[in-house]
Amino acid sequence: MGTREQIVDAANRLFYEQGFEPTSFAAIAETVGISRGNFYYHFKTKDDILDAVIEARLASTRTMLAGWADGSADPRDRVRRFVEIVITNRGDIESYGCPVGTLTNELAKLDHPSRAHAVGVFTLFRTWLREQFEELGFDAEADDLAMRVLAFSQGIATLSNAFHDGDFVDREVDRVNRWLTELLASPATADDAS
Amino acid sequence: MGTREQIVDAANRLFYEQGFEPTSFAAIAETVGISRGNFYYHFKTKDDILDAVIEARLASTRTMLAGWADGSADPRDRVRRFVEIVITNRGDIESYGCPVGTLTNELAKLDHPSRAHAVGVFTLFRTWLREQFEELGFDAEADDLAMRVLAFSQGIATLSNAFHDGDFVDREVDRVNRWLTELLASPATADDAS
DNA sequence: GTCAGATTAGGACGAGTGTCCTAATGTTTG
DNA sequence: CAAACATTAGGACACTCGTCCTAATCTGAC
Repeated sequence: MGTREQIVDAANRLFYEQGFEPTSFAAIAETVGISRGNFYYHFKTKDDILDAVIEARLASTRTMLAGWADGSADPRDRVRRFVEIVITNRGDIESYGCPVGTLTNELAKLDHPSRAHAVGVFTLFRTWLREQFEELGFDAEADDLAMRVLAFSQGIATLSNAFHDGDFVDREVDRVNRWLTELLASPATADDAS
Repeated sequence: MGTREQIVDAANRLFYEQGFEPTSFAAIAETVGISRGNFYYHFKTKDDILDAVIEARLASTRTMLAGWADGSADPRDRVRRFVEIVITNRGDIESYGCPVGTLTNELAKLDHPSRAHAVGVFTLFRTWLREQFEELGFDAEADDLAMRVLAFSQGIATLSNAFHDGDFVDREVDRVNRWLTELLASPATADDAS
């Protein structure tokens, strides 16, 4: 693995665990095992590496979503797969929250020009979820449903991070899976209060 | 208003808008209009002022919740009142997210000793919501319902901050209000997938 | 082997950080 | 008025930050 790739990987992890602002060049360089001078050869500014990290996240998200699409023919299973991220990544989320939501919010507070870039990861999930609901027969409501699923996972992630309650995550995921089942059993109630 | 109180107020706002770590002593002092030396007279360390800010948030939250309890005899209206925070504070949430969730997560990433202290604000809301549901006749499920309402508002806040979509907030609040209505019409389905 | 280009190491730079000290000013009490 | 205390201002301190420069080393083409 090339040096540049190692830097992006380390920064990706550190930005997630510590946040963008508190993570220093020195910390990244130390993680990779290179000097700060070498660092500068690959990235001129801290914002450059942030953009590279976001780009890497966009790419890996696209790959993951495409993999889910290939892995299951049933859009409902695909949506479940997304919902269960909060279980798969339970430990990290309890410790650091959702990587997408927390980075987006940090950049918003910093009034950082790359905020919109980071929101792109959210948009990737949103669009992918919308497509699943469209395949399930929803039309105008598909985007609403996608946003609802997104909001659900963000709420779970935030509270899981705050209270460190793993049972809560399990319960809520079960609940959403049941909601999905009911939703697909009676599409007419897609806009109900559930 | 005393200097100390002004400092806490300014720090409270800046911690919300910029985050705890990126907010410097100098920025707070400048906002209040005092020297950094004077600052040190009131607070020895940055962590001291963080604790003071958290304490102020706990106090104002308690006051707000007590006011809601006095302002409405119907627990259902009280819960609605909570849910509609995301509308009342729409502008701030779009710009900076939820003050409780974002601070808690930042402190988690910083591995900061005051993280648990900050979670106390969440606990205040959680307990208060649980009490409302208990008054509404729920027993074992009351805490689950409280967490569900909390998770809802956190999900909305995060996506509102990411996408800057005010209509989405309105839609979701309406949806939760309808869910509340249905929930109270048929308490037996409190644990359904809604 | 030589030389050009890619890559790395190490340190310098000014700016900003939290922290701390000291002197000056205000304010209250006797 | 005078003395004791509370409050403020301003700057010094050591440190870290992102940035940048230069010299050394590695790598591959001829």
